[in-house]
Amino acid sequence: MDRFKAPAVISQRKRQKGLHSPKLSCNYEIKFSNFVIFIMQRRMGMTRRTFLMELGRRKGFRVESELSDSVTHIVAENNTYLEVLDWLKGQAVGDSSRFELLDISWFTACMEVGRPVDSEMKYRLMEQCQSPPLNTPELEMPAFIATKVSQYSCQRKTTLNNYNKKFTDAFEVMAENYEFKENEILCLEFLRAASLLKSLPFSVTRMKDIQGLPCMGDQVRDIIEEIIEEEESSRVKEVLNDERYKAFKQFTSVFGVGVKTSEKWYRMGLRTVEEVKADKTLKLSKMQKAGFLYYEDLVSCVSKAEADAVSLIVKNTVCTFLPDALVTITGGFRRGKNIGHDIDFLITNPGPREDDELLHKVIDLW
DNA sequence: AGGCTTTACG
DNA sequence: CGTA
DNA sequence: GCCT
Repeated sequence: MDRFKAPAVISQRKRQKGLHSPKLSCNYEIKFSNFVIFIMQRRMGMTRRTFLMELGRRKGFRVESELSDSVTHIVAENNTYLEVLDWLKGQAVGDSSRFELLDISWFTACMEVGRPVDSEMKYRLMEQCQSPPLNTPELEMPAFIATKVSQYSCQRKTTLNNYNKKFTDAFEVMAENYEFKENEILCLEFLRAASLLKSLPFSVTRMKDIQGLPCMGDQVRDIIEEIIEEEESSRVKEVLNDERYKAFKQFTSVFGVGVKTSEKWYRMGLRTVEEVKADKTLKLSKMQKAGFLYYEDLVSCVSKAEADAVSLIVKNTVCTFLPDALVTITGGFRRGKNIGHDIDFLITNPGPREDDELLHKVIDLW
């Protein structure tokens, strides 16, 4: 029942703020005519590129949409020197050495001060700095450069498939155990390792595969090594057999029960959900009562078909209050997943009118 | 040596 | 405090 | 504990 997340009701008026389109982008005065900038779209995306080009032009820079002969400066983001060269080979340009190859940080620095900053070394894309080790020619995993993986989850792609489940399951157990112990730092550490491995487009089979990746500390590497060799980790096994972990795992699986409540129950000597249910002296919150009442429903997964069915119901319900409202599935199902543990909706109401009571009204109707 | 997300709701 |  |  609580699996329907509606992040926000956003009015169309709000959304359109800042979206006024620059129709006459060529009408800006060019102040710096000795710079002709081209922004590479690779790994940047069209929306961001369009925004940056517009920004540059507004600040008096000559920014070309095409890689013409007049271009003097090429700006790239998240591309190594070699990758840019490689990309240039595929373009219809003769001598690519005539370009200044610069990182996006140069461009943004220029935007900040409103004039070209010297193409200092720190902005220039160079062979030495970014190229992968040349002495060990890697035949496997073509086009995957570990040093380019961001340490931040939000800067990585979300892949539909997890090629490293046996590792990520292990790390999630470790993270959970630290969460139960209220050690947020180590919890975070293992969650980061799990998240990073989930983002990889291949299965890790050798220690070499994680060379150079962020978030791969000693503890994490030890566990990966053990799993590669033994198919399981002794440390993880220990946790899975730990009495406290097992009890907390059960308790927190009830909606409305977190670490604090689990701690309380554990100290009281309780160890299983059944024991909690049997104890009639316990005062349960509204949420927890619902958690027990709908336990099986809440632990089971949602299929895509169910998500679509629910979507129709939500649409119909919302439309009885706001006929013009748009209801869109977002989250995992929008990304193409076939299974999930909740269903995310984005509800937008066109026009100036907002309806912050909408969700309450929709829920009350059920 | 500091940061590790932040905010709202019930 | 728990959920999202 | 890892990253900057």
